[in-house]
Amino acid sequence: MYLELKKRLETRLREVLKSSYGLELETIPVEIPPELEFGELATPVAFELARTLRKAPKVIAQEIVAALGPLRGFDSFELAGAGYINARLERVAATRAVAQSSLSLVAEAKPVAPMGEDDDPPGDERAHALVEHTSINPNKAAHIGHLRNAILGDTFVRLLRAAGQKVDVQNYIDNTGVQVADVVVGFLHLEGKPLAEVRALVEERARAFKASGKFADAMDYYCWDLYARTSQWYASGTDAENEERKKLRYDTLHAIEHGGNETAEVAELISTAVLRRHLETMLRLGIEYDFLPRESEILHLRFWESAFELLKQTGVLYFETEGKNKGCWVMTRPGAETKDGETDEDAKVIVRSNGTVTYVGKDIAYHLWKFGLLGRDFGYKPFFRYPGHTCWISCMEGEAEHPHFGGASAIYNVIDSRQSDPQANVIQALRGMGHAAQADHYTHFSYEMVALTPRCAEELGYEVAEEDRGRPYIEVSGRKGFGVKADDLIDKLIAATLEEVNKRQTGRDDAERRKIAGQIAIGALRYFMLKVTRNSVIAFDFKDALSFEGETGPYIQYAVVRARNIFRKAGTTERAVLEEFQTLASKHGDEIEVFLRAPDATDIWALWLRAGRRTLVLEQCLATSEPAYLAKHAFQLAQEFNNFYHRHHILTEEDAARKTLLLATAAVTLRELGTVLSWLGIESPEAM
RNA sequence: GGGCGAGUAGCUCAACUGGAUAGAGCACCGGCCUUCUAAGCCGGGGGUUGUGGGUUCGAUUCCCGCCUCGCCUACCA
Repeated sequence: MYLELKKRLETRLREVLKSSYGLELETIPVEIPPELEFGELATPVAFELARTLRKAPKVIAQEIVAALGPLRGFDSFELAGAGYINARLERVAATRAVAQSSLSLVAEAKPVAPMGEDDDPPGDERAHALVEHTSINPNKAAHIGHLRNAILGDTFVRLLRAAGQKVDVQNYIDNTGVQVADVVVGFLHLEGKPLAEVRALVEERARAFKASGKFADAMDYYCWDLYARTSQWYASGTDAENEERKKLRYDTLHAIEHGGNETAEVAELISTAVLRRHLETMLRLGIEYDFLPRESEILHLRFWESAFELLKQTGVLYFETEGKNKGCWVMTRPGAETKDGETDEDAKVIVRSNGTVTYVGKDIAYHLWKFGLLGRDFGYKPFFRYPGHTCWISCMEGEAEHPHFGGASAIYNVIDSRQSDPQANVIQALRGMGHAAQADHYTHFSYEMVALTPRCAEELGYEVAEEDRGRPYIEVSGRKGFGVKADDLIDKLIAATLEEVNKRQTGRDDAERRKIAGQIAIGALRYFMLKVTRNSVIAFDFKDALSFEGETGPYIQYAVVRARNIFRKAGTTERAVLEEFQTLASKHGDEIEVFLRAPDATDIWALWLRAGRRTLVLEQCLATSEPAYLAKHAFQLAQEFNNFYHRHHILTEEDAARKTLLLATAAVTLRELGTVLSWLGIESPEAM
């Protein structure tokens, strides 16, 4: 509702400025005033024009108000303050629009249409977006930092799909990196396990985990500890020993990269087992993927070779003959000033003097593939089965029949802010190669890390250095085994919510209670990660994460449950109520208008207005790649509903028309909240 | 040294990208369960938006200087 009216007012203002002053502004500022007494929409445009028109803002505003004329959906316009133009809406028309919009929502949040089944209608011309998130090194259990990444990414995917976009979800797997190598070193050299024993261990761990259901028994937890041990081992010997261990580390890495040997097979076994665990962990949060491109295929299918040719042809890469980078193929960094004849010492090395390619180089190749500009493709095979669809993984020679990935028109890389430099390099390369459109649609969806408060670190039994004790947060480190594992946190949340549910839902059986507790726990976790804007560091603390009061997921879920209870007790449905309301509003609009304008009904009017903001907020989230706005919106809607709930007792309302209005208010709230929560990946429990 | 981000209530964060009286939650104090679930509601205290200037009708937001903090900045991957 709000989005349409805002656009309509913008259009009209544009017309007025054109005809009255012959002016065309790039953007017309239209905003929602801070107080309802200022109306429902407002523009400070007169202030902006004061200088060019050499008139007082008040005079301009007055002229614009006079020129606006009647506008559908609007009741009146008025001059306010020093030159604001405030717009007041036709209230019945607005509520009818909101009710209609809510009616068109499916009662139960529909499952988000998955990609990857290749069931898209032919000739689907929608924007094709590719979101990459999670991308955990497959050498250890996922931790809270990875949760933030996956939750942000998954939520953004839901928002894009809600806006009608076609989206592929990718989870990039660096299965040949130094982190995997470290665990391989741990198995082969610290534990002295050859390939066969590692294979046996992987199978045994899978069995043990399946039997006990305890994550501590699973392979990723085992690797977590081994990774930390190995990292420590590299630095714990004599200088000569450490030198040797470092060599072992890189020899192992190179063997894995090369492939076709036992070391590489160990890496494959471990990384695949850990990856499977990551997918299971993320599925607990309702997070699914369509495709898992792996580093090993990017290497062996020689993506780089094609990219190298293209980079040389376009002159993005040049061969350095002087200075410290002599003998390397390098690229000018974004924003760097290059002077003719001078050696750019600050250039980014893409190909080393020994001929090997750096990480950024491989990343450029991969991103050319993402946009369909590389001229090579992966092999594909099914890897993981979700209830609704299949997740595919890259391989050398895959199935003949497979969905098509890559070739996107817009990409979003959910990667923490520390990687902004390499990301900028890739964008720079694309631009330099002449792919300006692609560079413009390349979004580094960056976010800050999740750290631990010093208190939390101590709770977990880690030693906190004196210098760290005064800091607001301490960075987690997989290398040190320092952090909160994702499954542990989820378990802890479920235990806490289950305790509450057991106290409250005495009439329900165990399975029902567990289901509800799980939904609340996940709601709490996802909201916890989403309520903060992307570029603020989350200082993690169990006290905050396990809080279910105030601005939390459960608070919002509770409002939904309360609203739903009203309909259950009343023996009706939102649909029936909303349809009844539409009929009433069309026949007795005047009566409703009187209700809505009553001084004691401002909270009701405000609630309808809030409910009508869904598409506006969605657009804002997409424009800024910031899901936090929607989280905030959900909370505010829930808050206003709780307020309304306490002020108006619906079921005992005696005036029939007024009761319909109150019920309809609850109905739109329920539908809007349910929908917005589903976009945030948060379920609405049956009871709480 | 250079680049990016941050500094707002005791704590954790917002502020519709330059708008009207800077808002929430937590914590604290005081009220509200015989009415649709108290994971809730109402009320209260709490602010020189790090700092000094500038731009203008108007600055938490933009520009410059300074002070703190974090992260990037290797021919490692």
